[in-house]
Amino acid sequence: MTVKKARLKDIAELSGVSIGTVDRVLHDRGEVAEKTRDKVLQIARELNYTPNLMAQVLKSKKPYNLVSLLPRSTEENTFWVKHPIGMLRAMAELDPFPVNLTQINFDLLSEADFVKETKTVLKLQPDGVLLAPIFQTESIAFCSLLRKENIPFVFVDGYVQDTDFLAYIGENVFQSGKVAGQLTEMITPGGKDLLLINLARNLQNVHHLNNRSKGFLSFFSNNSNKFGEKFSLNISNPASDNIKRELDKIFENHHNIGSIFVSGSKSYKVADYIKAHDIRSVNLIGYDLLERNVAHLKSGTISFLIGQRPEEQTYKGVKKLFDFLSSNKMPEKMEYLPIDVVTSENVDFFL
Amino acid sequence: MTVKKARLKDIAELSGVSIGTVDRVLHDRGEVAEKTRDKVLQIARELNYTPNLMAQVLKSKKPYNLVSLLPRSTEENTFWVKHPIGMLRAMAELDPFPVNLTQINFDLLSEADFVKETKTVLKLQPDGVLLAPIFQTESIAFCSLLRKENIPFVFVDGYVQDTDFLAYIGENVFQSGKVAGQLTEMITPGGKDLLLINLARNLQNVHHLNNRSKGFLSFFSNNSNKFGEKFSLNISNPASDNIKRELDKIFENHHNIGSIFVSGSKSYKVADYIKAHDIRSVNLIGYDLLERNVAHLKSGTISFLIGQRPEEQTYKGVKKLFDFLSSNKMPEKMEYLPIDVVTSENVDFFL
DNA sequence: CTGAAAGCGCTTACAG
DNA sequence: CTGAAAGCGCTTACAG
Repeated sequence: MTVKKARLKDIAELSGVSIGTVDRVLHDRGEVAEKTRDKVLQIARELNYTPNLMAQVLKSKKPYNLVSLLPRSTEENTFWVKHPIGMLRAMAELDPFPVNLTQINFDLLSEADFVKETKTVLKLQPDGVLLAPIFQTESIAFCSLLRKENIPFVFVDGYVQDTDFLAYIGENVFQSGKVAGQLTEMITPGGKDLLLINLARNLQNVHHLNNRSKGFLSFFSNNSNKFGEKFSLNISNPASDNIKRELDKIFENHHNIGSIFVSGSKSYKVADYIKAHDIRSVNLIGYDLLERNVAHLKSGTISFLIGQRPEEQTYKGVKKLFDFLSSNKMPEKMEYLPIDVVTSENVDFFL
Repeated sequence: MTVKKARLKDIAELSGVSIGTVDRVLHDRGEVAEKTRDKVLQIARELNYTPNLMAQVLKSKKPYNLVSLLPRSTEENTFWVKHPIGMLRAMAELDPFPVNLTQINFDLLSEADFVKETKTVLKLQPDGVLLAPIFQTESIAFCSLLRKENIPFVFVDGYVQDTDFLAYIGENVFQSGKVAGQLTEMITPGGKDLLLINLARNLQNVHHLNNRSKGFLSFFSNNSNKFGEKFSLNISNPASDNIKRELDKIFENHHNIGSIFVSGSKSYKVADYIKAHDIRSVNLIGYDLLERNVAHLKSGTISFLIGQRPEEQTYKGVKKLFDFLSSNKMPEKMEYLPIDVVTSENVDFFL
């Protein structure tokens, strides 16, 4: 038994007023006698009234203008290629609705460019913003401007505390590191050494990677007896020859390494080295389904990649902004996406 | 620079006819002079006309009636609890559109009940059907009736070949078994034995489980030298005391088992045994995030669970049916969902 | 073969 | 403080 959806007209008839008045009550546009107001509200509630979105949208001409501010994908860093795809998918689903999306990109390696592009965003007078707060200080400044303009914003990839963001969609970074730790533990023979590599040119990212590393190490705090040495290596210059130099040093001094964990998305660079030197006894665990990582995963040089669903982050980000704008309901603030464990056998379903 | 969306009115003006005529052309409702027709079509193409979904939906009163036919979730088999949730999520998203969903359930262990409920479904005169074709023969019969009535249908959980289904959303069963094989290989010390358990009361399911088992074993066809014996055990009576009897026999005769793979969703039953007998040296790999499986995963008795996203299967199924009905565009026929690798550390994000 | 008009449910500007 | 009317873009039944 289905109850037919109530319309303004139904409420109007039962309250003995016109639909114009009903609408004024429901939208708090004032100018209504208190007594009328109460009656209308009561009947609306009784009929379980919700507006017909179709009619509402058809009527309203003004579209929502969304703007995204994300790093540009480059040859050097292809991690960001997936993000636009998720946004386009969301926009395709929202096609019947009046929404626009303008994509603004910035140089992942330049704070100045980020700041410049935040100004571009503000000039567009957006109704909602989706951003990756790569640069902490600059992001805080930008977010306080957004707040002042009363523009809701959603974080992906990472979040900055104390910025009044509408929502964050992405990885639980610490826990993700812990998953990496667990996988490492599972596939590393006892007694072997573990090597943790932080590989990032951009110091701003270190905060992020640090948390992953902490999560990784935290996994071993209980059963630390199973392994030999656990040591870390920070490489700030990701040029291949530099990596070779650093790893040469490591392998000269350590002959018992069982597994290497690379905390960022550039594990393929370590894999290149491992493969070139035909080091077969070492397991490699890394992050993100970049083409070059996947190639190493398939060839067996990398054992596990952990995925953080970049496409889904932006897809959900756009949807949340739209839902908030059109319904005014607060979404769940922290939406941690599943931490995907990817091997050569299931990787194809994630691409 | 955005081009404004063309309306019937625009086409009408440019063609020098009324919007009624334009509509007749666009909907092939005949009764239009060929010359008029051509002109209208050409201009519609030039303007890149697509109808305004909002207005279309607002106008049309007739809703789509979808019907789902899935097994009832029982205490004995809680796998099916997630499926309704996915459908409700899809319906919530489709709320602004005129769609209804009627959920019909059948007894997973009874062909007769399935047949009975297929009749219920047909009586509802659905515009689209979502079903889990658990019973092969009966499903084929039902599908040919649907086809005769020209009712599109979507499979989840499994599919039956040669039935003209609109789409299948679910696992690639063979490949999923292969993933299980790979994980097993990764965490099992060399030289150890592998035990494969098929645990299913319902013989109809064996086809499904057989494919997983084949996939599992196929993974070892190349590097079969790493392990000792590989042997299988089929248990058709899943009562705990029977499982105990069967496993007692196994463990009496085999003292070198490194890992056990359970091909169905009842790995918790094997885990109960392992835990009760405090067998610490054995890794357990199983399927599906049932509460009781997850408990064993968290306590460490189960190493990996493989997830097949039951909720997403039905979510996407409902969406595909609606999209097909409202746009008439054929969806991708085989949609294999990612094969999730789940451990105690990432399981919470999947629940 | 074609056009004019009503109406889906809502919002808004206007009249009183 | 309230009502009547126009209009968003489309579809449909009717008149000619």
